[in-house]
Amino acid sequence: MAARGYGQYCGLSRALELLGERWGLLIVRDLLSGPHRFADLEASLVGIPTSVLTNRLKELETAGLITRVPVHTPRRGTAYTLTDDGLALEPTLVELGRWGGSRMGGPRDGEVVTAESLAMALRTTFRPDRAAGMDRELGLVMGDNVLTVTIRDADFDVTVGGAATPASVLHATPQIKRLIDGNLTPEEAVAEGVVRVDGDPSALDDFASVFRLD
Amino acid sequence: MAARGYGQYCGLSRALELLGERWGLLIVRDLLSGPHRFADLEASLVGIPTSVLTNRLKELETAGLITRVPVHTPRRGTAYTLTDDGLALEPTLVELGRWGGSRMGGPRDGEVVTAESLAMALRTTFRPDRAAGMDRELGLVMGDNVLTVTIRDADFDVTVGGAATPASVLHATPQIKRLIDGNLTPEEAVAEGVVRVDGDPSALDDFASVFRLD
DNA sequence: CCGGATCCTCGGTGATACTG
DNA sequence: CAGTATCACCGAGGATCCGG
Repeated sequence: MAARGYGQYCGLSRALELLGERWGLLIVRDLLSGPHRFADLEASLVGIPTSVLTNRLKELETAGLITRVPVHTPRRGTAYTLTDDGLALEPTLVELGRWGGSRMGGPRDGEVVTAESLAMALRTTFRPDRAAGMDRELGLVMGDNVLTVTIRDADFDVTVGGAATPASVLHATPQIKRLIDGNLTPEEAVAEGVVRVDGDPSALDDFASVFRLD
Repeated sequence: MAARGYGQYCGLSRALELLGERWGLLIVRDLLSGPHRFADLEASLVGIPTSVLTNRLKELETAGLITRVPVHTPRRGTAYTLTDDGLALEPTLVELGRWGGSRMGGPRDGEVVTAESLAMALRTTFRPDRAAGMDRELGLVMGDNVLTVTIRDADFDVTVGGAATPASVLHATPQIKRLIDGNLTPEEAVAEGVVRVDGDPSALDDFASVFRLD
């Protein structure tokens, strides 16, 4: 059950033994946006075999990174959530995601965007300095994915699923990466159909200012 | 040859596709201390099959993270070194190593310490603020591993192999982690035989001050 | 239907031997 | 020294089945 080790007394080796196996870090990424059920993870991690998901969850639980918690809505069952140790991985994942994102071109054939990967993209590109003094809630819709983004004074939060209905909603395509990369102005993004704004148009300007790859 | 993908348009997924396979990140870690030959890596990554090392090196080269460079000393041949893209992974590796190191107890049975893992431990625990204004070169010896550590005004550098012979040399055991963790004072470390100082005794105090897990 | 368990195939890894 | 070749084995991928 335990992952094969590297035989080295080294923090990096130990970390990789715990979560270096396939799908491991993506499970942690998904759980960064709150508790998920088995079925949620299966749907979000497109193509993961259920046996692998079962094994990873067990390993991560044994390693003390996640715990099982009972949930009641919309239906009673169990969910998985990060412990403090697991949550402590967020800065590392954000760093790694930023590294990959900055070297990533357009979507490859057949690649999908999940709500969790979108949330991750926001975390990797958030600019606290530009969000100073800002107070805004906006929705972000891409395909079936609905996120609620709350920006409040140099800090921000993403929740998956559109329970709340913000005053302004951005409908976007994956091409929005060009906006975040700085290769497209908000006006151009709207003109090219990359983004459509429902509500206050200044929401897009704020978004483009706060989420920017450097 | 190319690693299997995750099918997600996400920076983290892309990063894991490039270096999420077994041994990949440890190869990058080793190259953080400068160019390495095939035989160097084989010796440092204890237990890696040569076929796997060959494949990883090819993949990393294809991904643009490493390049082959000719070397002439001590013998002519080829070595592998990080490109700028590969070097850009250093902060991420340091973060991940710190996460693992802070949750790592004592050495497990059969675990070894390599010069590269030791250098990594120093990178993950270096405290720039405490090194402000400091100017010191010291040797660090653990078993067969010899490092030269240069601390200079809030910055530091590690080189593997003891070409230079610093005025002060620390001979340590893996138990030195207790000193770095703050669970041992320099005096106790010497008393318990965890560290022996050759040369200026204040070198150990500076070391303990500058390399400290928080 | 949710949350897995079981079975089978296939490709990557581990280990060793061998070669330019 | 720097890999290549070979092979056993285990874990991932994929589908199906099962208990609550």
